[in-house]
Amino acid sequence: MKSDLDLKARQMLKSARLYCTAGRVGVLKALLKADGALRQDQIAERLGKKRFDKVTIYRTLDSLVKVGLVHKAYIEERARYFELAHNCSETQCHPHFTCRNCGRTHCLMDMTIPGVKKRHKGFLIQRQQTRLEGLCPACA
Amino acid sequence: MKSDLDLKARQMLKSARLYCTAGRVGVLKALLKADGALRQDQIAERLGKKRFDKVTIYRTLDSLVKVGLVHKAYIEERARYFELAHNCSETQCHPHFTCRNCGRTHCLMDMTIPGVKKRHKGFLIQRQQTRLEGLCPACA
DNA sequence: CCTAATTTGCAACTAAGTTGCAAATATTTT
DNA sequence: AAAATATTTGCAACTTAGTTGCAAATTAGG
Repeated sequence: MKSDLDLKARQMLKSARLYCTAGRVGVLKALLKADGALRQDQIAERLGKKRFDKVTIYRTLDSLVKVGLVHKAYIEERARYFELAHNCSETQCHPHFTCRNCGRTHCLMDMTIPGVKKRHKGFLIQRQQTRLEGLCPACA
Repeated sequence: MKSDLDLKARQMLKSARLYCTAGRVGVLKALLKADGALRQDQIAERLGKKRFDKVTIYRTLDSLVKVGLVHKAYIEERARYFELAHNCSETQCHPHFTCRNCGRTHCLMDMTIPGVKKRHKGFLIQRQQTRLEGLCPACA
């Protein structure tokens, strides 16, 4: 049962020159299916019957981040969130929005953020991430 | 020995209607003196001889955040950083910059970030924070 | 299918932060 | 200024998230 998704994940790994293992394919598929950022435990949960150790999942995420397939999401919570690096340009990721009322966080994939200047007093700025706060549609 | 700083801290607490205790004054003074964001352990260290339990420091920071005197800094590290809410407008905090080479994080107090629009598909946006990545003056 | 390189799982560990509760300290009332 | 009330503090124990070292298992390449 090699789905489209499965093939896609394998291809992504291959072109990143990463060993193509069950764990990595699974993690990548989970992120491809998700419509937002996920924590390690959420990924583990979605892997369901094929259980992987949390260490494996963390290390897999590290590799995926290292080759740029995945990003750490910029969310101020205790645990780390990871998401696919799609909808992200070289210089900017999509913003995350956290509701002040219900506390839920959403990815605003289609919102464009004005880019900052590339230099500031000797700092060379290569990438920016934005976090937003306010009221979500349900709470506004 | 009530310094200027001491008085200032006490005044801030009073106007926020917080009990004015040695711990709170100390934490606030540490943040007033610091030129950037600090972690709990860094604050504890700066309190020196007047030792306070870490629980107290965490709880103090919570109260200060709750009344808006202090903000959590948006830094992607394991520990949380806190900083005074000055140089921050109602809608925006100063950005934090992390160097890809040396890993150090700096507060860019004087950099202005273009503000985003106030509404997006039902989301009411009240506040934004920006994280920057690139090379710092020392590493560029 | 053999070999070398890489990844995995396990168990034990660390770091950061939290909880409940009695004692201590601040503020308000009298 | 003392008593009454409200809030904060310290302690010990605990939780949660993530990390390390290492032997066994898996993958990729000839």
